[in-house]
Formats: sequence, structure tokens, C-alpha cells
Amino acid sequence: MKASRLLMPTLRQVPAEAEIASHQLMLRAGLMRKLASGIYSFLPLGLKAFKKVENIIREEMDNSGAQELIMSALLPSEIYIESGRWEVFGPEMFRLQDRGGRDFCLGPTHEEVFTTTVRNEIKSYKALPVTLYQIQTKYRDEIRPRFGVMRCREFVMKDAYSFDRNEEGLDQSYQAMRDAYCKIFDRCKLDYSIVQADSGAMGGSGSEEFMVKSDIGEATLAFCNDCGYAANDEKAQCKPVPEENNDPYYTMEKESTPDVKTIEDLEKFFNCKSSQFGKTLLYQADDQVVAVMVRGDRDVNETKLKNYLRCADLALADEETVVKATSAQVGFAGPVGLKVRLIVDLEIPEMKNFIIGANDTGYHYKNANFGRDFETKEIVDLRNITEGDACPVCGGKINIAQGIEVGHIFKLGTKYSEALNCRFLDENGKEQPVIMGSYGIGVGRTLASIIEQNHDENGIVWPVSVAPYHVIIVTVNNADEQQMALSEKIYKDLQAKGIEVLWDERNERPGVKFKDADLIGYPVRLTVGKKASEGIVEYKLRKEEHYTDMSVEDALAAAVAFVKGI
RNA sequence: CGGGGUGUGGCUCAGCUUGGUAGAGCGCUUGGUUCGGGACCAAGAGGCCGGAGGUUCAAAUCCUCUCACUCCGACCA
Repeated sequence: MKASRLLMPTLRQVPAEAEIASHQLMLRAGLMRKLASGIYSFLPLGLKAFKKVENIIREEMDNSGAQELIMSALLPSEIYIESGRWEVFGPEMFRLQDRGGRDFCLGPTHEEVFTTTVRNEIKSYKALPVTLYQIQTKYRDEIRPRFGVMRCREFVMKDAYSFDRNEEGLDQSYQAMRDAYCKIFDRCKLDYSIVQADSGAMGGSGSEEFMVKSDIGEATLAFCNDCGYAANDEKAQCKPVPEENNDPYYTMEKESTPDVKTIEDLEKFFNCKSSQFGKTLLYQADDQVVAVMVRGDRDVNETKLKNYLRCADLALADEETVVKATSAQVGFAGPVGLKVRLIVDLEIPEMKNFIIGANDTGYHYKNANFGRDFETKEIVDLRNITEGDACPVCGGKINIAQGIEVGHIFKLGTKYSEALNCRFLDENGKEQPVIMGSYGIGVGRTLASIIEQNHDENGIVWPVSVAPYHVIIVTVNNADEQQMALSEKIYKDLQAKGIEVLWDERNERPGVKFKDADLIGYPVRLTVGKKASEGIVEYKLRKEEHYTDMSVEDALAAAVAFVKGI
């Protein structure tokens, strides 16, 4: 391809809408443009890179034995009504009607379509197992699209679904996908971690996420460097750390604390740390009100609470409910004499002589102790893990990092096959629900993550595997006939060798060409300049600072060897 | 959904307080000089200032409504 003919509208300035490096670079390098909030068009260079990622995914999925097909993005409401998710998805689902007033949606995820397809087409155990996948566009009306294609409303996802006869089969299908995902992200040159993830109250038996470590990631991860434990914050288990404290158990005393409502107020009033308080929060869980107690400096992990309570909706109780349950204003809730169900975090029984709300406006108790002053049988892991916590596996020190979720693999079990009546006949002629797994990769998000991890101050530094072009030829001076002739020769030679090459023969000054080459980030740059008359060109890798003068033959050989990874 | 911010040519922004119907830099077109890290000179093209209504002799500027974008939060398979 010749650069003069390519639509590659690079920008010198950073568009005001972009905050993070990958988003800025995707716009500046002319890979994509925004059409509306969370909706993007891919331009030629962006599409080329996008398809590289897609094809890596496709190859590894095919290698794993999965079969590609494609479903419509426009889906009838019936199948979602059948699974119950027409309601569950709520406003996140794009909905529309046809001319006859029939309800449709733009598919946010395709469990229902795949499950009903298998239900209709597979009747016998002989046809199982089968894993099907598609690379297809999904629609979700995100509350807040962000970071370009990282979180957007129309995006391409590779979604795969496995169908097995039993749990052992599911384990194998799951492992095959897990292995394929590792190969995919390795080939994309991503630095990623596989972390345990929450599989939800109703969900199946296991779930892991593929996380790219990045400060701009919206997910929080917990890692143990000693034993390799890794989980996202929703899932990460917390171990109580017994406190070294030889104080005797003091008598509980009620203390007047007017206008002291928040943890900060309490720290000032009692002149002690927030870890010496017990925080009592009231939650509305479906139609039940529950009180939840964690140490003052901890945060309640609502996912853990939701899973424990097995409820559908969970939210902090409103003021009226709190007043009714505690007989006090908000800010003075405590476990002593409380009229609602009490659940305490594992740390609470470990604490000694701590401060709690008195369920009486303007009063707190000090020197409270679990088991003596209040009690409950529900002692549960309820809090968010924090930096420095003990690893739940080996007791080592936990580190916290941010991550971008690029892939998610999930053992669904029979959740959808039961709901949608997807059954097969086993060897005994008995009907059984199909055991399912689901596996997703965000293609655009993967692409953006690659840029997030592979860029410098001048632009993108593409790995060869996903670069829109492998080699850029920069002709320094178009007016020099020798330079033009030699450039064209190199261009044709590389093409003949199967290298994807872009020749920058635009009538621009060299500085412009170099800047664009660095911004777009082609892995190899061949510069044809003054020494063209001697048959010498400059060979430079994008990821390295230095360049080398070489004979044309050597430069061609070096470029080919680098691109083909020899 | 709550709170903040911003909408002026393709991009980045100034002008708004104190009304007099538009500017800069970059980009684009043409000609010339240049040619190894975003050149220079000259001449051009391109905007009813997000939209609607109002105040006024007169509105990018003031008022009301509305839409879009964006940030923080809540929420989120």
C-alpha cells in the first residue's frame, strides 16, 4: 500500500475527549473516530489491527476444536423472556420494535441464542460435546461509556459456549478454552494475569478472568507473590488477622457523642484510629432489612454479601428504614439491642474493646466485645481485601493492582439449559440438561489494551503480530529519483516476500513522515535517504532507539527475519 | 440518576465579565523556495458561534428551555 492513497488521518494534537493513552493514540494515529458517546468507527489502519487480533482469536479457537458460526445481533424478545433476562437486563439492553409492534433487542450477550440453537439441533449424547463460537457485535447501553473502546456501547466480542454431557466434560471444555486464551493473549504480547472471579449467587461452579494489569483498569485485583493466588476484589477471600493485644476486657460504657456521626468524627472525638471502631451498616436485601458489621476502616463487599444472602437486589437502606431499625438517627447504628438480622465480618470476633453505635441518637458504646455484649451466629467474610492483608491460601502478603478485563471464562452449569429446556438423551434414553460453559473476549478492548501496554511518548509500538503493517518505507526526498527508484524496488521485493508493507511516498518533509511512522508504530522502518545512490538504507525497529545503515539486501533480509520471527 | 464542566471552521483553543452579526495556531488548496525529525514566503477556501425561544435598534456574548459531549459519583453480564 502506498501512503499517499491510504486514509490515515493522523492528528498532531490530542483530542479533548480522550483521557487515557490508548484512547488518545487510537484517535491520533487515525485508527478510529467517535460517532457518538461509546460508538466508534474503525478507519483502515484501525481495522487492519483489529482484524489481526480477530484472526489470532479465530486461529486459536479453531485449534482448540471450537466451531465458528454467527448469530444475528437483532434478536426477538421471546428467548430473553424465556430465560428471564428480558427483565434482568433492564435499561442496559437496547430495545426496539418492528413495524408490527413486536419486541426485539440488540443482543448484549448470546447465551439464549446459542442455547436455543443447540436445544433445537442437538438431541443425542452422541453429538456432544460441542463448543461453538462467534466473533460478533454486541450492544449494551452502558450507563457511562468510557476510555474509547475500553467501555463502549457497540463492541465486538468473541463469545463461545460449550455444551457437555457432564461436569467432567465441562472441565475439559473449560480447560481447552483456558489454554486457548493463554495462547491468544501471549500472541498479542499482553502482560496478563488469570484471576479467580465471582460467579454470582445463581451462577455455576467456577469463573476466571484474564486481566491486563494497568492503572487505568476498572477492576481491582488481589495478588499473592508468594503462592501465586490471584483474584478480583469481588471474589478475594479475607482472612482475619488476630490482633496482638493483651489488654483485659473492659466493661462496656455508654458515652455521649453528640453530632459525632461519621468515622472521621469518631476518630477525632475518641482520638483513636478507625480500626478501633465497629461499623454497622443497614442494607435492604430484597424485602428484608439486615445489619452488617465490619471494622471501621473496612469496606463492605456487596458482592460477597449478595452471594451470602442469595438476594437479587441489594442496596444501603434509606434513612427512614435505618431510623426504624435502630430507633436512632443515621450515624448511631450498632449491634447491641438491634431488632434486625445481624451479620458480622470475620474480623469482628477478633476485635477487643472497640467502639460501636448505641442505637441512641448522640451516644456510642466504648469497650464493646463480641460474644459478651452482642452476638450472632452469622460470622462471614464480608469485606473488601486490602493491600497487606494475609493471603487466604498461604498467609503471605497481598498486593493490590488495577486490571483491564479482556477475557472471562465461566462454568455456567445448567443455568441456561434448565431455563431454556436444552436437553439431550443419554445412553439410557434418559433426558438430561446440557452442561454449559461460556467464554468471552472483548476484541476492541484487547486491541486497546495492547496499545495501553505497548506505547511510548512518540506513539504506538505495535507487536508484529497485530501491527497494521509490518514495515514502513520512508523515502526521505521524493524529488530524488534514486531514492524513489530504490524505495519502489524495496517495496516490491517485500511485497513479493509476503511482508505487509506501507510505502510512505507522500510529498511530505521527512520529519512529518518520521513522526507519523512513530505515532502509528510500524514495527520495522526502512529509511531510504542520501545513501540510496550507494545502495545503503537505514534499518530501524520501532521498539529500539538505535538504527543501522545496511545494504539493501541486508536490510531486506533483516526485515523479513524480524517480521517472521526468525 | 445526582453533582461539576464544555459546546465557536477538520483538530486545539481565544473572544463572552463590560452586546455592535467572528479570531489565532495547526491542518486543507494554489504558486514558489525547500527536503534526515511535525519547514518558509505569498495568495486562498472553509464557521448562520450545538438547537429553539426571549430581551434589545443590535446577541457568540444577557435570560429561559432543550440537545450533545465530558469528568466525578451511584449503578453494572
